[in-house]
Amino acid sequence: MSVRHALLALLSEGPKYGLQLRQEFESGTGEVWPLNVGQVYTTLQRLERDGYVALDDDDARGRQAVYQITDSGRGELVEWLHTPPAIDSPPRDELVIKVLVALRVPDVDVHDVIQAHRRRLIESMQRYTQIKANADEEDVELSLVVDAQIFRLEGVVRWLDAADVRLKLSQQGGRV
Amino acid sequence: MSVRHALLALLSEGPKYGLQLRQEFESGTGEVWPLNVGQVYTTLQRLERDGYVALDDDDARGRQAVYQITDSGRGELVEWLHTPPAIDSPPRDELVIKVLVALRVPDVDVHDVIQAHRRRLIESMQRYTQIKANADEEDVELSLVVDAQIFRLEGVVRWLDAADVRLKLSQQGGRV
DNA sequence: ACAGCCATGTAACTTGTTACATGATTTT
DNA sequence: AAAATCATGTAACAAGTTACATGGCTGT
Repeated sequence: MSVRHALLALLSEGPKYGLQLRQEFESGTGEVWPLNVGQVYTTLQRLERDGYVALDDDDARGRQAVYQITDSGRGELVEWLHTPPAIDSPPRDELVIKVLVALRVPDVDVHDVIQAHRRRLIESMQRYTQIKANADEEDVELSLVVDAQIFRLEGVVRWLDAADVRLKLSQQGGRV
Repeated sequence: MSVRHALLALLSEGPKYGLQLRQEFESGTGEVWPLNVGQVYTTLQRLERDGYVALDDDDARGRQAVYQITDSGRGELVEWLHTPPAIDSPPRDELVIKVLVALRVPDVDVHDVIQAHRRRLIESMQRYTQIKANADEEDVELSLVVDAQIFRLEGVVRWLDAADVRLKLSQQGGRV
């Protein structure tokens, strides 16, 4: 539901066409969240199907298919902005499931799995720190996106460490 | 890709049938990540299509359709366990996109959006803390899952706070 | 003329998701 | 016999994703 609404938001600024939407979406976030052009067009079709955008023949120039947001689309956008992302049933976290699975599969050492992932996470954090260092400081969007990744990964690392400790304790203490 | 592999992992312990898989998946994680039964069956079909599991007629009793993991499935499972979750292109974070969108949409106050989401996040964290308090301390799976949520939400709150500060600064400083 | 980019579009696929249908067994 | 539960399954959809096809325009 993110790409849909992001495109909707861009269209709320005025009529735009496909490649332009892709370019504007990626400006700022492109290094972190690239967007396949094809997806812009499929998403636009679906937004049109749902009545949130419409083709704008007046502003069309040449081969550009220009879309504009509808009133319904504006309503949807505002509602989405104020709706908190799925609190009730959070998305299943793949890494968490991996650790739980590793706990159950006998051939696998949970500690190894945790440490392997931890190393990857640290590397990943360093890469984002690099991106931040190389970036224009006034590019607010990019720094927000990069910060989000860093904070997120930090949380994951903390969880991994806590999980590792807890699992060591329960392995020692559980069998005594 | 999480449900698929979780079911595969459960089947790696021995032949099992649909409802049993659902029940075992939800034991521990059920309060946080409920799993619709229907999804178990669709996922099993897809796993069978891909050759990772097969119907086990020997162990079938009555109406139970018992599945067993194949060698190919075991291979897939081990590989998945050691593959770090998508480092190169992290999933688009809906909340981050919301804040970026709020920045661009003129009618909306970013600060309001941020604070509204912050409040929800804090509530959500308290709910998880409650679940943890009420839970059996020895239920390792549940406490891991709940901890993961808490650490994750903590990271999000920290990011929101950092974003709020940065946006205030750039609003003040940017126009001077 | 040809290479390369701009621009749109589509077909095919993935996982996740749920509402619903169906029938067997057990309980009351 | 009716109600509840166990158990399987299916149809239909969403969003995301990508590889590929097509054609127009531009510069050499």
